[in-house]
Amino acid sequence: MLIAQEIKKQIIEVADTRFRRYGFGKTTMAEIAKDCHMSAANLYRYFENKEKIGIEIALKCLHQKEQIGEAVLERDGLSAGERLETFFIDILHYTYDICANDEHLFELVAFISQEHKDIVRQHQASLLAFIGRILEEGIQEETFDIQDVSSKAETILFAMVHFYYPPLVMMNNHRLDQLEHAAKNVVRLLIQGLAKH
Amino acid sequence: MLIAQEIKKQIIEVADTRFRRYGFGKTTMAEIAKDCHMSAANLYRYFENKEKIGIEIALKCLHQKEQIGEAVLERDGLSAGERLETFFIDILHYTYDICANDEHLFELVAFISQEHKDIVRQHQASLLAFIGRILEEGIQEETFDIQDVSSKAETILFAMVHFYYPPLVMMNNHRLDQLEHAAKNVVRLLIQGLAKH
DNA sequence: ATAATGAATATTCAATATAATATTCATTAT
DNA sequence: ATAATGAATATTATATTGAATATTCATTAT
Repeated sequence: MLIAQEIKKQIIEVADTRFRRYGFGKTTMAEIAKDCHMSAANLYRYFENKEKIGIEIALKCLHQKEQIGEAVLERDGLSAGERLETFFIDILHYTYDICANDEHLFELVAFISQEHKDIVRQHQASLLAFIGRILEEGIQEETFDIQDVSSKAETILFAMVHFYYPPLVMMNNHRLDQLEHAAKNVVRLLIQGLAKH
Repeated sequence: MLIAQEIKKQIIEVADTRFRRYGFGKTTMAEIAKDCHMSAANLYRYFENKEKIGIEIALKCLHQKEQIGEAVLERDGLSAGERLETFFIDILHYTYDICANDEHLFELVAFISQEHKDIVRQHQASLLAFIGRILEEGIQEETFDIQDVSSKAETILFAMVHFYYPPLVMMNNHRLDQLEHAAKNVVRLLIQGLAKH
């Protein structure tokens, strides 16, 4: 039935709004149900439990982050180096905004990430794939000198963790402009290291 | 009086042993006092409170880590690149060992780091200074091409955070050999980026 | 059969009481 | 004066309970 999918979507929508405003813990199933004009018991026909709703929302958030990255891949007129830099800067901005403005959402994603490592791995795999594609582009352009693309992508992700991993982005309450400056320095040094001479 | 310094040292020694075995929270001032053959009240003649004892131990630990780094600076027969790599590998090993074997000590240092950002800043400043010296060496050797040494040192520290910052070292229970491999890849890419062509 | 519910039960949370421990202080010993 | 203590007090952790909430289930409606 497609209608069931619609209802699931509505539940997520409603829960998302409440989670962001009041947090996961302070939102009750009864409240979500009321917003959907149904009983709390009926929610369980659509989600196994409250945490599963939280997971969906965290996934939605990570997916959005991936779309930010993906958008950079489709932008025209960038060299591979510029694309890599833009990729991380855009992701940094998105991550920072979420963490700074949606404290509750940040906590939810942090919690889910903690409990469900597979979700994090999946997300990282997406980012790795994007970086891989940018590196391939650099090889095509003959600006990058790379033997093993996926190994190099992994290396770059390790080096940039400070700028996409939420707890680190928020650590030491750096300002966004400071982080952006640091991120540019790191990514440019990496690009320099990738460059063909 | 020098004897007072001796007693302070003994208190730290005794507390260190208990903190490592039972943790900071589960160790009482009375126990520390008993190990020192004195009353709990008397401890306060040497330390303002329990947390100050914890700080001393955390500092000792960070200082030891700095000495690991410093030792690399004095080693003979290394190029600047090799020295930078060795520096981070040695620090990774030390960090990993502490975190993997001394769970309680790890928690103590993490807690103190959380509460006393100045201590972390101080520690990072030490690491930065070491990296700076290695970079200078590379400039002398004419293998590194660097304009602003302290800026580049900072950039390198950002990129290597995964391999010296305890919570990240321990994250995703990577094995030491995996971390070492990743650390080498990152540091070598950075060195490539610093290289003169 | 599918969707939904109210009531029953299980689990988690928050407030409180209680006990353990950190810290202070007045006093004693060196 | 300095070092140390035991007893008093303040603070923090632990256990206990009652209330709130998540989850299940038997029943009803479509």
